[in-house]
Amino acid sequence: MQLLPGFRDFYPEECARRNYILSVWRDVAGRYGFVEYDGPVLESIELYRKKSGGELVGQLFDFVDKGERHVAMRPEMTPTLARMVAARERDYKKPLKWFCAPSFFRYEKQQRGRLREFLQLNCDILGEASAGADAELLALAIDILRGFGLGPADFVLRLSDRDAWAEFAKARGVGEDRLLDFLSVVDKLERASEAESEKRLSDFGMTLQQVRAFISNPTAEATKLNSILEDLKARGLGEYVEVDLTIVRGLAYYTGLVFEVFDRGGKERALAGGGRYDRLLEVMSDGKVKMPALGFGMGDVVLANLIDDVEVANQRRNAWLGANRAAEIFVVLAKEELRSEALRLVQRLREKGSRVDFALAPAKVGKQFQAAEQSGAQFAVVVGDEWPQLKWKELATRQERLLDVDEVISLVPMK
RNA sequence: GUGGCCGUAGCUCAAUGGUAGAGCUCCAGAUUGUGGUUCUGGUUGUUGCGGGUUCGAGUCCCGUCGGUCACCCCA
Repeated sequence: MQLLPGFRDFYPEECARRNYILSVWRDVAGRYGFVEYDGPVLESIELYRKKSGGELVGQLFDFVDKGERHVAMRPEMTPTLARMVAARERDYKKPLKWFCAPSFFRYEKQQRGRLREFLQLNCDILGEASAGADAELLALAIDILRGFGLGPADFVLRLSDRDAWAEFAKARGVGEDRLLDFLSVVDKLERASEAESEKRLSDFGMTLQQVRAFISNPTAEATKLNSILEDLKARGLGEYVEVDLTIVRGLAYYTGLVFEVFDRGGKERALAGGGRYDRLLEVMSDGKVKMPALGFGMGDVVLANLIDDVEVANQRRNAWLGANRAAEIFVVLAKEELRSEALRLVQRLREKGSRVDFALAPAKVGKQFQAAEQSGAQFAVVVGDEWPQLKWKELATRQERLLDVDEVISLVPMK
């Protein structure tokens, strides 16, 4: 049996690496006062149709269930979050700072940094319209990446402002209904040929030169970005951000700030992206709930690639993996007649909270030490001729000493 | 969705159209109470799958599935 395309098995080594990423995500989000939530993996396809156009529906992992409901595996969290918050926003004090880190699905051909099932951290602030919320969210994104040992030489946040573009377009006679089409031309500016961009912009009565001039000198219409930048500078995080108005992002629901995070090397796809979606809750609740909101998503696949590429990040991950090995203590049973005594010792050590492993079936002492090595244990305890004393051995230094059972028990917990 | 390249042992890869192999891993032994080295031995394959050409196909052709890269798109 083959794995379905774009899906992954997580053998223990891979699972440990995944758990490392999850633990840093949760740790840093917690430090920022974000609380974890979750929603269903499966949603009605209408949820995704409601908030954006047909393009997105083409990438959905969707099917008709046995009750003939047209459903989709969640491709992102924002619509679910908007639905949840719109339904019970009165239960929570504003602003809400929520995060989650579940699996998402999209039906696309896989390649580097893109799978059909992936983990994504989602952090959102709801009910706060001020630029302080924008800065707080960006600071969180930065500190999460710093939490992996990545620095200003490794990644950068590129900030842009859709409001600035909306004003720019409005001033040149582009109606609100055509704003998204205009933005998609801006989005493709770097990839499309000059002639092609020029032609598309002429449909909006603009020239490439006008648009480029705005991109290189956006000051007048992007004052909000400036206050966000000031906030981040005060936190000492100024070197992680730069303004780049070519970022507009594809999703229809973004309103003000939008941003993407890239590796400085330019090797990977975007590490994270997000922005403001001040009108989405209103749309989701049919006008009942009006609440400003913003958030970002950060996938595990690209992040893991970048950690692989950066030495410091690699070391930090290895340190974590080392501290989370299978066992701390390996009990070596050198004399099979003492198995009952050894089991009792194993049990006592485990009850004190230590990670303990041992050979389940009779095995040569050499084999047991080999197994001890492989388990990652720092210490071995030999139960044998010395009984009722034990041989306590530090595996790295090969130093041994004789101890009573109670002395061994008193050595744990190890940390 | 479109195109290029690639699918051989658990992994990394060999094999002019002519008997499917090596290294690593794993298991066992050397070593009946001491581990990362070393040495010896052993297990593992419908060569992704299905057709075709040929006396003969891992090798050539077609299809298909999967991987990978680029484009497309991006939550």
